Parts: sequence; structure tokens; C-alpha cells
Amino acid sequence: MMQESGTEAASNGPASQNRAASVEDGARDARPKSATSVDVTAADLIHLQQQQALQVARQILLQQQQQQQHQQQQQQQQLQLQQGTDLKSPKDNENQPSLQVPVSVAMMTPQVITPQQMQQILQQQVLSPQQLQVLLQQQQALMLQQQQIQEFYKKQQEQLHLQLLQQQHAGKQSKEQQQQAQQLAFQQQLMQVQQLQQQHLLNLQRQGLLTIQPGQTALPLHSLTQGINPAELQQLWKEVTNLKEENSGNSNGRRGLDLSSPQPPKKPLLNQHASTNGQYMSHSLKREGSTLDDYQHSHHSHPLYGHGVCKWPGCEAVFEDFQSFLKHLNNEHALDDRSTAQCRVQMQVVQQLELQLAKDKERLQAMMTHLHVKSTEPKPTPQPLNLVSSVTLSKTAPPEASPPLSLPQTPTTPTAPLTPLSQAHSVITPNSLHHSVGPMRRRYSDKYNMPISPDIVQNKEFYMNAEVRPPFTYASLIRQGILESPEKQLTLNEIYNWFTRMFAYFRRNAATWKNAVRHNLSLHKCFVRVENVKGAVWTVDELEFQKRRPQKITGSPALVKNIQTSLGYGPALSAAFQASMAENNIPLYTTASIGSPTLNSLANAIREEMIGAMDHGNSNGSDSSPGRSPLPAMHHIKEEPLDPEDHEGPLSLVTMANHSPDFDHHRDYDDDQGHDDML
DNA sequence: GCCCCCGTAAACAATA
DNA sequence: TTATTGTTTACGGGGG
Repeated sequence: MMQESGTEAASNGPASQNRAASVEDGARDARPKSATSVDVTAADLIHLQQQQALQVARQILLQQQQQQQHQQQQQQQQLQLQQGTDLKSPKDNENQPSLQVPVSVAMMTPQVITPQQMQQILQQQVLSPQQLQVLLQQQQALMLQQQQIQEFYKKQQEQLHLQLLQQQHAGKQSKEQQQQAQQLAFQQQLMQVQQLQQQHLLNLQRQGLLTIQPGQTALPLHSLTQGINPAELQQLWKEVTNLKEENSGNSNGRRGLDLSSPQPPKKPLLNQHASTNGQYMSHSLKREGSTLDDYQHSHHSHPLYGHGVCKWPGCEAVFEDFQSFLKHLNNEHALDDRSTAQCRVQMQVVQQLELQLAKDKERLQAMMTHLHVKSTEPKPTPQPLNLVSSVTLSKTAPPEASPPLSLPQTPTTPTAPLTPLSQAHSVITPNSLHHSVGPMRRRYSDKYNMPISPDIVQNKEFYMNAEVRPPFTYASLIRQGILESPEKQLTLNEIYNWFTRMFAYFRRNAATWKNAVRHNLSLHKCFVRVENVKGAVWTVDELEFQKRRPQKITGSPALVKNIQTSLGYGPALSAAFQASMAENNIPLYTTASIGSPTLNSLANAIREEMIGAMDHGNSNGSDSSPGRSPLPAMHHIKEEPLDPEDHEGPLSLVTMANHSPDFDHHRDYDDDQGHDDML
């Protein structure tokens, strides 16, 4: 009789809820002013620079002392020779024969780096061609400065030499004073070099050319500190830009830029994130290749072709039609050394961007965790868009929760059914995040008549584990839950369970949202209550639901395009949405064969028709015809007797689906709610 | 400012 | 009797 449900009513007064909500909102407003950046701060840079300079300074002083002694000895020898004495010291001459170039000068001299080093630098700091140019200019400017310093140093050395000679003539003075003077001069020079290098590094950082990550300090900092040979940069620049005259077809002098022998991303930095994102990265790369192929063969839109312009890096050739572009692509960007080099650079760019994206996502997750999750409740670190590669479900999360139908359930294929375009619109944007943190206002699924399924599908793991309010209205969520059920019908309690199972947010304050669910079920005509022998189930009248929010979406062309593109890519559509479309064509309560391509296209077509009908702006709440073939309203289902087997209870329902709501866990949810509500 | 939508709260009745 | 389910009303906020 009494279906399981939370015992939330007793201790969950509205006042306390409001207080809790307001406090929560206040906490959310108190956002951290300073994000904990993963980049090395300027202070760290300076510290490293200072340490490095200290070591160099010690070497310089040692060398300088030796050199000074050597010079003085030479001078003494010369004097002795002039005086006719013959005091040889060949040993000293042999020991210090080639110290005319001080170490400090050697340090300032730009070192010629190997191609491998250059590649490592590129891998760790992938630069765009523009950035490379800027870097080149910066390096050349630094070279000039360093040359000036060298000249200055040489002049000083000469001056010192002259001073020594004069001092020799004037009589021997204390060597300590000379050494101190020279040390001071060298320290000044060192300071100047340090300042220049720090300025250079800071400039690079400011311009975003240099991002030093933890654990990355060794090579890039060292290399940049020592200066990259502009010739090498120029060489690389030539290799990766359009130098068509170099298109010889042979790999002459093309070192390490061969795609045929793909070097594994030997980036320790990348591997640091492999535990969480490596899968995602490799997968996305793989997906990138497949989509490219698909585009090339099946679409007249091409990722390398946009607005009549070839988007090959550095090309920007203009074409009137797609065919000429394809010809150009095959001719000019064929498989040769230049293309492979450019491709490799682009791969590095993508890898770097993905790395940055992963970092930003981690930061976002940390922020959200900080803002929404109680510190006393250690949660798994859920991330939107299936970044969680291996979900360790908390005790409040359904451990198995085989998702219904096409939901990507296995973390091993996190983005398998997705397309990049579908990802683009359904990623948790700051806007949606804003919605999710506050009261449930203006869920975009309603506002723009968008199917919520792709979002829920893509962020299922996220919503399941993060106490983030899904940016959908109760009505949309209820509909989604009902449509995800195998029979497209749920009892009230099953709807509750679906909420708690799918959304961590609804595992607390049960009285509030359950009341809202009931309220919505009763209020909206799109939810049809079907009497049953053993109770009642709720179904969705899709027509009524579509009529429910006839707000036009013509306002933002980009938005409309987004919606249409999202509809145009079948894999992004969830089976629930397809099923909902199928409901308009096939009788209710029949288990539709969901997922066939024809049904997908049909569903898309119907969906677009619906959106087109919405554009005409149906009168709100009126029962006017939506402007397309009037499908029979679903109200008759109220009288339609149901097969008792189909809805005798939750357990019978779950046997039909591969997603089994574990009601023990629902108990847990309710219990947790009780704890939460007591707080 | 008005209207609509949505969320929330609450009262109330029916029912198991 | 109690908990659940379902209906309805009221109110406030956001947004067009």
C-alpha cells in the first residue's frame, strides 16, 4: 500500500528550507576571488631565476678568480721577460689556455638547441604561428640585448685589463681589492642579465606565450632562459608555414617532423593527466579523425572549409564552391612533408588545448565542488561531459544504475554517442551553471523547446554525482523520466526514484521537490494520469507538452542554428527523445523499435516541423492546432485499460528495462534526505 | 507595469 | 490512523 517514499515531511519545514537555501546562495555568492592558478607565479619565476643566477654567479666568480690569477701571472711573466728574467710557467699556460671566453658570456650566448629540444619545447608550449612570430621577435630582441651586454662586458674586461696593467706599473696593490672590484662588476652585469631575462620571461607570460606548469619548469624555463636560437625558430617557422617552394616531396632536413612515424606524446606533463583525461584525449583525437573522414565523404561542409575559405593553417585560400576547395585540398595540402609537419603542429596545438581544457574543467569542478558540496561529505569528483573516466560512486549514488536505453553508461566510452557539434551546445556553460545553482528559473529546455535528453545524457554522470541542479523545469524532468521508462509511464513513486537516481541534487529536500513534482503533474495537461487496477501511472502527452511552451525561438539565429544542428545529428539524440517522437507516430504503450536510422531521421524531421510550428507562435495555452498534421490527442489513454502486467509495480517495470531502479538505494536517498533535512 | 512561467509552500481531499 | 497521492490555491521572482 504505502509506497516507499521519503519521510521528509516531518522535519522539513519550509522556513528551514528557505533559510538553508538562502545560506547556500550566500555561500555560492562568496566565490573565491583568486583562483588557484596552476601556473607558476611571477615570484616563483624570479625565485628560480635567482637560484639559477646564483649558481652561474658562483661559477663566474671561480672562473674569474682563476682567470685573474692567470692574467696576473701572464703579466708578471711579461714583466719578467721584459726585465730579462726567464721564469717559465708552462704548466699554468697549459692548464688555462682557453678561458678567454668567460662562462658568463657563454651563458648569455644563445645556445643552439637540438631539434629534439625544439620539439619538446613545442610540445610543452605549443605556439600558434602568430605566437611563434612574436616569440621570434622577442628572442631577437633578447639577442640584441645580450649582444649589448656582451659588448659591455668585453669593454669592461678591457678596462680591467688596462687597470691591471696600470696597477702593475704603479706597483702591486692588494689583489683582494681588485677581486672585489671585479666581483662587483660581474655582479652588476649578472643583475642586468637577470633583469633582462626576467623581463623577457614576464613579457612572454603576459602575452600568453609562456605558461609554465608545475613539473614543467626544467626544460622550458631553462631553454628560454638560455635563449632559443632564432635560427632554429626560423627554421621551424619555415617548416610549419607555407613555404611552397620547399615542397620538394623529400624529407630533406626535416627532422623529427614525420607523421609516418608518429612519436608518442612523450610528454610527462600530459601523462600526469592521463589517469583522468588520457582516455578522453585519445578518444577525442580518434573521434576527430573519424569525423573528418565522415565530413569529407558525406557532407559538403568541411572542417577545413568555411565561408569559402580554406582553413588549413596558414592557407586562407578563397574558393567559390566546395568542389574547387576539395581540389585545392587534394593538390595543395596533399600528404607531403609540409602537410605532415603542419598536421603535427596542429596535433600539438590540439593536445595543448585539450590539456588546458582538462585543467580548466578540473578547476571548474573544484569550484563547483567547493560551492555545492559539503566539505564534510567527500564526494567523487564528478565532472560534466563525462570527464570522469572511472566513477567511484558514493554510497548515495546508485552503484550500477544501468542507464536507460542509449545513455552512455560505461565510462570507457564516455563520449561515444556524441558528436562534437552536439557537445558544443550542451556543454555546461557558465550560463547553465548559473541556472543550476539558483532557483529553477528559465530552464533552457523549456525556453527554447530543446530536448533535454542530450544534456542529461552527456552530463548524466555529472548530475548523478554532483549536487548541481539540472537546468530544466520540473515538467521537463518528469517528462524525461517518464519517456525514459520502457513503457513510457511511471508511477509517482517511480518518478521520485528517477529523480533521486539521476540527480544528486534531488537527494535532499525531498519534501520540497516531491511536492513540486506532484504539483507539476497535476498542473500541466501534458501529464496524463492513467488509472490502473493497482494504482495510477503518469504518462506524457507529447502534443500537450510541445504546446505548453510555445515561445518562439526565432530571436537568436545562432540559437536556432544550434538547436537545428543538435537535431541534425542523430547520435546526440537520446532514445527518450526518439521515443517521444515515435510516440507521435505509433500507438502509445507499444515498445517502439528505437534507434533505427529511419526513425531517427523521421524523428528529426518531425522535430524540426515542430520547431517550425513553434516559430509561428501558437497562442499560449489555447488548444489551437499546432499547424501540422493533427495527431490524435492522447487523452483517450485515460480510458484505455492497461495491461496489468505492465504496471503492477516498480519491480515489474524494471524487468522490462536494462536500467533497474534499485529501490534499496532509493531508501538510502530518502534516509539521506532525512539526514540532510535535519541539518 | 503587466503578464506569463516557474518554483515553492500549503491546504485539503481521497485512498491504500 | 497514517502515509501517500492528487488537486488546488496562493505568492514571489524572473523575464519578455
